[in-house]
Parts: sequence; structure tokens; C-alpha cells
Amino acid sequence: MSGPGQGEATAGRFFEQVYGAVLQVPRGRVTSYGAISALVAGHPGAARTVGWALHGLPPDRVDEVPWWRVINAQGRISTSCRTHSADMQRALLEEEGVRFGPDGRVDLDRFGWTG
DNA sequence: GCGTTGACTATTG
DNA sequence: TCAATAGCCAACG
Repeated sequence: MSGPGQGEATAGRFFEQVYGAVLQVPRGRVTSYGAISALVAGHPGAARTVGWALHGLPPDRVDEVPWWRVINAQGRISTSCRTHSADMQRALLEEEGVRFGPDGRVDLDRFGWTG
């Protein structure tokens, strides 16, 4: 189609790179949006765009990309999605072995992954 | 091409 | 710990 890339280029290559970075996160570990942005293009300031990419994650990718392993730098879940609420994300992480504190926080010093 | 939006991050109070 | 503010980047309309 008109322009570089084909088909999926409609969503921007940045989105695809974000999904690829999330796929690199090992099971039982979590990472922050800023870390993903740094792994994608070296732009640590694009953390907001990363969150937006996952927010716009198509249903076809949701079953493929472990979006639940991506949380904020505070070790907390910031999801606002209805289909994927914070409670659901927490359950998925606990199932993978990630432990949460009494405040619902994750110890990034222990479970945090930065590639 | 410009303005708005958003699952962010860091700093200050 | 919580609330508010500033800075940042990319996609959408």
C-alpha cells in the first residue's frame, strides 16, 4: 500500500516494535513502559506511546503479546481497560510466580526485567 | 499539518 | 503515601 511496509504499517511500525519487545519479556518477570520504549527505538520518553500501543492492542495480538507483564515504573498496574482490568492482570502475574505487596505493588528490584 | 489524547516518568509540595 | 505539575513521544481526527 501507499508507503513503506505493508498491511500492518497502518498501525505504525512503532506499535509492532512494542509488541516485539513485550514478547521478549520472560515469564515470571515484569517490566515498565519506559523500559519497553528504550528497547524499541532508544526513546525512553515514548513510554506514553507504549501504553497507548498496548491499549490499542488488537484482539488478535492480545492472545499473542503478554501485555500483562508490562506495568508502570512504580511497580503498579495502571490498566484502564475493561476487558483486561487490573485485577485480571494481577491474577495473571501471580499465576506466573510474580508476588505482590500488601499495597498491590511488585518489587521491580526482584521481578523487574530490562532486557 | 495542527491540536488532542494517552495502560508514562520524574519532580515538587 | 497521595496529589498536582511539567516533559516527553507517537498516533488519531
